[in-house]
Amino acid sequence: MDKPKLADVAKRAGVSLTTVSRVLNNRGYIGDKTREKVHVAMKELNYYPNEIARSLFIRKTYIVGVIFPTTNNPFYGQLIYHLENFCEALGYKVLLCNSGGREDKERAYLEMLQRHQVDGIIAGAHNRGIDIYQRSTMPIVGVDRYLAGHIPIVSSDNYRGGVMATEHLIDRGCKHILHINGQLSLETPANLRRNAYEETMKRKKMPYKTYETVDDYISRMFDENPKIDGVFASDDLIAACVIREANKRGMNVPEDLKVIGYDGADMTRMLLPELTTIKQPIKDMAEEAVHLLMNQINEVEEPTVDNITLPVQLIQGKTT
Amino acid sequence: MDKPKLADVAKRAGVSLTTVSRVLNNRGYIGDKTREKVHVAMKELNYYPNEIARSLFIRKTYIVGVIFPTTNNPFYGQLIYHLENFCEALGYKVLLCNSGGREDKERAYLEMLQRHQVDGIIAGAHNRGIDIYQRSTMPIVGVDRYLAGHIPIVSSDNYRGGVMATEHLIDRGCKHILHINGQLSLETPANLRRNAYEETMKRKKMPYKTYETVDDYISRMFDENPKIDGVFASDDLIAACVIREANKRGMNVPEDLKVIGYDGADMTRMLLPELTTIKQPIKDMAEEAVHLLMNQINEVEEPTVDNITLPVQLIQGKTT
DNA sequence: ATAAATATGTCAACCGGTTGACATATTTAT
DNA sequence: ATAAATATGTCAACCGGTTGACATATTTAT
Repeated sequence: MDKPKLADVAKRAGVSLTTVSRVLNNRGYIGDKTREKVHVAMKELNYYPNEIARSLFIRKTYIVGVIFPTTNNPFYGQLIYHLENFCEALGYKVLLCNSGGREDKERAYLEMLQRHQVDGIIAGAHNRGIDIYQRSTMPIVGVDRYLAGHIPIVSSDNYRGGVMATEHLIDRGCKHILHINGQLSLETPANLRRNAYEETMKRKKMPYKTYETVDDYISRMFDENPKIDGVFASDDLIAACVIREANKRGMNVPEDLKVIGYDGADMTRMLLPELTTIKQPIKDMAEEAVHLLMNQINEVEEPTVDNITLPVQLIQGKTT
Repeated sequence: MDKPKLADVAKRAGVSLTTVSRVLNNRGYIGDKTREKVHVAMKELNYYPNEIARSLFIRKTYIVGVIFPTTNNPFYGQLIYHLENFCEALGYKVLLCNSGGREDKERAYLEMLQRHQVDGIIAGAHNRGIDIYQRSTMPIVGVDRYLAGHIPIVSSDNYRGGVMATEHLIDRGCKHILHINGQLSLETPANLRRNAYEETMKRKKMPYKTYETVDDYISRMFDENPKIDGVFASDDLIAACVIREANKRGMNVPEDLKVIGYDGADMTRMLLPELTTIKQPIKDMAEEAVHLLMNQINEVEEPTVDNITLPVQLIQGKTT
C-alpha cells in the first residue's frame, strides 16, 4: 500500500534499477522494448518518481520562492500570476509566500526558503533591515524593492510615471493637486513617484503636499485642503477610496475633483475602467524578473547588477 | 564555498553528528553548554538544515499544492491569500499552481505535485475528466468544484445565494431578469446559482433566460432582450461589464437596469463598493478547506465525505 | 553508596533516487 | 571477419539528513 518506488518498477519490468533510471532520465543506451516494458510497469504501478530524492542528489529543486505582501491585491495578484506562469514555462515551481507586510513573516519565509533549498527568490516585500538579503549568496531578484546592494531590481519607470500623472492633472486644469503615497520608510522605487510629483510641482511653481497612507489620511486630506481639485494617488485602490470619499462629500469627479491612480492592473481596469491611471507593464516586469533570476541561477555572465526599468503608460479614463 | 552541512556544524562545534541532530530536533538529552556550542556553530557557518534531506527521510514535505485558475482575480486572489495564511500558520508551505483553466496544465500540475511528494492538494480548477483525481489516494480538498466522489468539497451556499439574488431583483421591481453564468460544463456548485435563479423565476411565473459567458454574450443579451431591467451576474467581474455596457447603451443603473453580482471579494468591494452583490465567506471557506485537508493528512477519523457549505450574505449597494 | 537519570559518542542502516566504473552479450557497420 | 556501437546488468558510493542500538562517563536522587 506504500507508494511504489523505483525498485518496484524495476522488479515488475524485470530489469535493473539502473535501467529504470536510464529510462527516466534518458541517458545511456536503452532498447525500445525495454523502454516500453518500463513505461508499462510505471503506468501499472501508478508510479511517480520521487522528486525529493532526485533533488537531494542533483542539488537542485527547480523551485523558486516568491515573496510579496499578498495575492489579495490587483497588482500583486497579477504580478504573481505572471511570475508563476513564466517560471512554469521554464520548468520551475513556485513556493508562495504572503508576507502581509510583516517583517517577522518575511524573515521566517526567507529562512524557510533557504532550508527548502529553493534555487532562487523573487521578492517585493521588503521591510527595511532584513539582513538575510545582505548575507545571502543565493540568486535573488527584487521587484520594485531595494533589497540589498547586490540584488538586481526590476521596476517600471516610476519617476516618469509620476511626472506624467502630475503633468496630466496640470494639463487638465487642476490648481491644487495633492499626492498620496505609501510609507516613505519602505525604500521602494515607488517613492520616485512622490519625488516626481514634488519636483514637477516645484518646477511649475505650484503648491504641493504629500499624504502618507496612515490612519484617516483621506478625510484629513479633504479637511485640510478645501481648495483641492486634483489628486494623484500612488495606487488605484487609493484612488478608488478618494473618489468614494469625494462623492460622499458631494464633489463630482471629474468636474470638481480630478483623480489619477497608478498601476492599471487587469482587474482594476475591469472593475473600474473609468479611472485614469498610469499603467505599469506588469507582465513584462514579471518576465524580466524571471529572466534575471534565471541568469543568476544559470550563472550567465553579468557580474554587474543590471537593474531594469520598464516604461509606463497613461490610460485616459473619465476621472480626469 | 559550498553550503555548510550538518557535518560541518558538528566539526566546528566539536561534537558528533548525532548531537547536532539532537539539538536540531530537540530529542534525547543535551547539555546546555553543548546546545549553545552547536547554536553558535550554526550561526557562524550560516547553516540552514536541508529540508529536502529531512523530507526524504521522514517522508513528509509539509507542502500543500494549491491549484486554481489564476491569482489574477479578486476571488481567487483572496482565497489563495487566505489558504496560504492558514497553511503557514500550521507549518505548511504552498506550491502555487495557476492552471489558467486549461486541462493540460492542471493535469501537468497534478503530476508535478505528486512527484514533489506534497502532503495534500487544495484545488478549485477542475476541467471535467481529470482521472488523476479519481485514482489519487492523496489528501485532496475541492473548493467549489466536484473533483471526484471521494473528495470533500468546501463551498458557500450557492443555491441560497442564487435565490437571494433573484428575489432581491424581483423585490426591487424588476420584470425581465436575466442571468449570466459560467460554462455549465464545469460541473461546479456554482451552477446551483443558475438553478436557483431558474427555479425562483419559475415559481414566480416570470420569464427567464440564462446566458453563458461565451463570445459577445453581453451585447447579445442586450440585443435579444430589449425589455431587460434586471441582471443577476454570477460574478462581480461580469456584473461590472454589464454595467459598463448598459452605460454605453445609454441605460442608467439602477434606474433603467438593476444589476447584482456575486462573490463580494475584498478588492471588488474596494474598487466597486456601489455594486450590490452576494458575498461569499471567502476567508471561512479557506479556513474550512485547510481544516478538512489537515484532517485527511493527519488521518483524523472521518471516513465520511463531509462537504461543507457556508452561508452567503447580500450586500446592498447602489446598483439595485 | 548505589541506582537512576543525564549527557554525549560511535556505528550502521535508511529515505529514494543518480551516477560512474566495469562487465558482458548482441547488433551493426566496414 | 572484426571493430565499434548498442543494450543491459551488477556494484558501490553518494546527496544530507534521521534514527535506533549500544556504550560510557558524569550527575543527581534516595
